[in-house]
Amino acid sequence: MAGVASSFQRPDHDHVHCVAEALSKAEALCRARGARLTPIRRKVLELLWQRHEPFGAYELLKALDREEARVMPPTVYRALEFLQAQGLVHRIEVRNAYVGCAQPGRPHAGQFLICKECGVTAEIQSANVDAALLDAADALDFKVESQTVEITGICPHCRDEKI
Amino acid sequence: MAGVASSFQRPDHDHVHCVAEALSKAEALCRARGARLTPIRRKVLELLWQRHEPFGAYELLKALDREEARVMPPTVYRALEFLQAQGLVHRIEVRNAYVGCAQPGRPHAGQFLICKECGVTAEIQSANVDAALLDAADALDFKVESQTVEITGICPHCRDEKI
DNA sequence: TTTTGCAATGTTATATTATAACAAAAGGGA
DNA sequence: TCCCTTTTGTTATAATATAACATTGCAAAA
Repeated sequence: MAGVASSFQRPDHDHVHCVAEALSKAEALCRARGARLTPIRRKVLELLWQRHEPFGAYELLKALDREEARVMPPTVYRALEFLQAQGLVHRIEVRNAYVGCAQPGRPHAGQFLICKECGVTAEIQSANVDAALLDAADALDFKVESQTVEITGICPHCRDEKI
Repeated sequence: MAGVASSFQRPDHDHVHCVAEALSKAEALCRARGARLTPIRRKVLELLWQRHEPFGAYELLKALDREEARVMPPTVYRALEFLQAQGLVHRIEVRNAYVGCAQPGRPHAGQFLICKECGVTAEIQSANVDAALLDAADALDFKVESQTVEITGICPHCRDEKI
């Protein structure tokens, strides 16, 4: 085992801190890159961080509507596109939904553990998984460009609850 | 490296044989299980096998229209649902599309190498990838139920062409 | 300071993917 | 044959995503 960088937070963790830290990291990164974290983009990122469960695009849309002027789909999709390009957000393919990136800064394809009970999604980065994938691809002479690794199951908290 | 069970076929491989074998395996499996491989289901499976690139549901719909009476979306989605339940077809999440399963018979979540140039998709089953994923999940006390592993990149044939 | 150009957002419309709900038909065993 | 269950047909609509073009606004060049 190597390189697990995020984990399932306890339900009572300091979530305000999560959000604040994610936003300040994002601001720093964008500033450093000359990328513009505009109000809409910032708001979308903030919403995504308000829970550890992926948000669908239209769910974000509704949430934005409640807070701001009426927002149309392209606005949300553009914000998501920007945030993904900056490595601040990942798309969860099996859910058609989006989560804040737990380790922004360096480009990476996330690996995700998704709880089918509560929806909470943990981003991991296992060097072993990476290595195994590269090996397998290599064996077929396949040149890897990006990976989608999404594991569905039961998170520790939901399992505890079921006992 | 262990357990790679499919690979990128040469463009000139005996494709008729691919299709015939997949269909006869499917028939045998369904017969053994008392599952009904009806004409529509069989046709969908056959279409999927007619190439090694995933088919979108509406693409299947068009293909069916050309051959049979007019077919509606639920018909295709039901056939796909059945075929997936029987382990004869996999869904490729990053494409919203479907491919025939290279190793039907035992239940498994496929691992896929998807060529971004030609779309050809190879199903693999790397024991190392499985083990690494289980390890990583275990470390977070996460109980795995299913996996989605989709690697995008360049297949050997497309890479050769580019030289 | 004004201009200009590009990046971001607004707006309308529509494409693409997927499912709900109910009706009809077809197959298979009592 | 009858009945029950599975499968398919049909209509409508939900959910996700993007195209295309107009407008705004920021920021650097002139």
